[in-house]
Amino acid sequence: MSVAMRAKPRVRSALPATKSGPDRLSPVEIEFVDLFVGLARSVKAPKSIGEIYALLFASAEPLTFDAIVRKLAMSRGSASQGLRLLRSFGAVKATYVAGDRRDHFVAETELRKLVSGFLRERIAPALEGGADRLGRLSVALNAVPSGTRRSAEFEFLRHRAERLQGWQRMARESLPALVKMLDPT
Amino acid sequence: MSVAMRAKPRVRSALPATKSGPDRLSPVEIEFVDLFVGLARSVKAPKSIGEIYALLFASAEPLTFDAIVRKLAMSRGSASQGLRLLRSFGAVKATYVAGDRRDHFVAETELRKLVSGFLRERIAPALEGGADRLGRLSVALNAVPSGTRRSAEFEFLRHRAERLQGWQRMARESLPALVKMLDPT
DNA sequence: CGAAATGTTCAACAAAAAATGAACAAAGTG
DNA sequence: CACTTTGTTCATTTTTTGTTGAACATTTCG
Repeated sequence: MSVAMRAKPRVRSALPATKSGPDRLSPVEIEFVDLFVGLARSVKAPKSIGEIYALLFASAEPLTFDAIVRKLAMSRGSASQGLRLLRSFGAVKATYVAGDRRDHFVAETELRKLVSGFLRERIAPALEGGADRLGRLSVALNAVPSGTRRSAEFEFLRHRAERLQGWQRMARESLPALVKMLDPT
Repeated sequence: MSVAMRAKPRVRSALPATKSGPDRLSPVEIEFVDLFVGLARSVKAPKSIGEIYALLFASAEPLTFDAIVRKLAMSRGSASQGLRLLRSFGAVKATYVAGDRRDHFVAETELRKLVSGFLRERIAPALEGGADRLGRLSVALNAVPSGTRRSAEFEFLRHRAERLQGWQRMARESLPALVKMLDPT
């Protein structure tokens, strides 16, 4: 409520937005950013995503959109898109702060949630797409002229298609198991 | 040995290299390629990798470098680099074929091996790099002026750094477990 | 309502990644 | 050896992806 109380001041635009922390990253923050940018790279995600997440990860209080843009010296566009992606993964949540209209962002730090978001948004769709394509593959296989049906070649291809189905089954079974394994022990 | 026998023919360069299969992909092969290219995309790997692997996956016999280049209508450069990457992952092996000097490539189709190759080549290095950065993070944290050491902010950051170490431990433990889970049941 | 604050979208630009192909090495072959 | 086959390297081009910033909503406030 103290926040609600000081929400009135009409001076903010002139300067005090800058009040909630220096524009410059501290040495420790720099290390966090460096670490997460590397991590982002390794997953082939845009660097900006790593920067934003790192900043939030290293911040005790929720940060506003503007604070992120300023501290990371990043364009509004990137910040907006980056935050959207992070939210879609469940890696960042928007929190409500009384008396402040602006969004305030916080990092989700539970590994299990992060991984499960990643699986849900990136891997699951790929598996689904894979299922579709496997379907089409079957169709193509059945379209093979029936004269050729008994050839070794045909048998081989059928075999390989089955192997793919095995892969899919494995993925559908073991990925959720992996997530469970990550439970806060 | 039949291969060794017909290895002599001196006509090959003029045309018959094309002899070992049509340059055009069959409808079924096209489906395989389509499927694996999609898969490659989902892992953010170059499309050429998906094409090559698909072709080998769908081929009963080992294929030569040249056959790959021709059937996929791909540059030699791409094929060379793609094959190198695939081999580094253990996704493709070179087999010896008697009487033929050329390399012959085969796809590894055991999911467990593919995943473990992926972890070894892509994830493990990232984890190592992460460990390094975590080290530097600790250093930066210890470099904080001792006056500030007792602040809530400092405690928070220390906490977050520990959280990261927890992530690492989790990764080191559960990824190998995942691979085991993929064992040919 | 009009002005200010807060975000989002999207066309244009920049940077990064992948594909190409010609030059180069290596290893047979006659 | 000279010559061919086989494959790799790498500078260049092409394609893809990410970033920027200005225009455009939307909401709040006086």
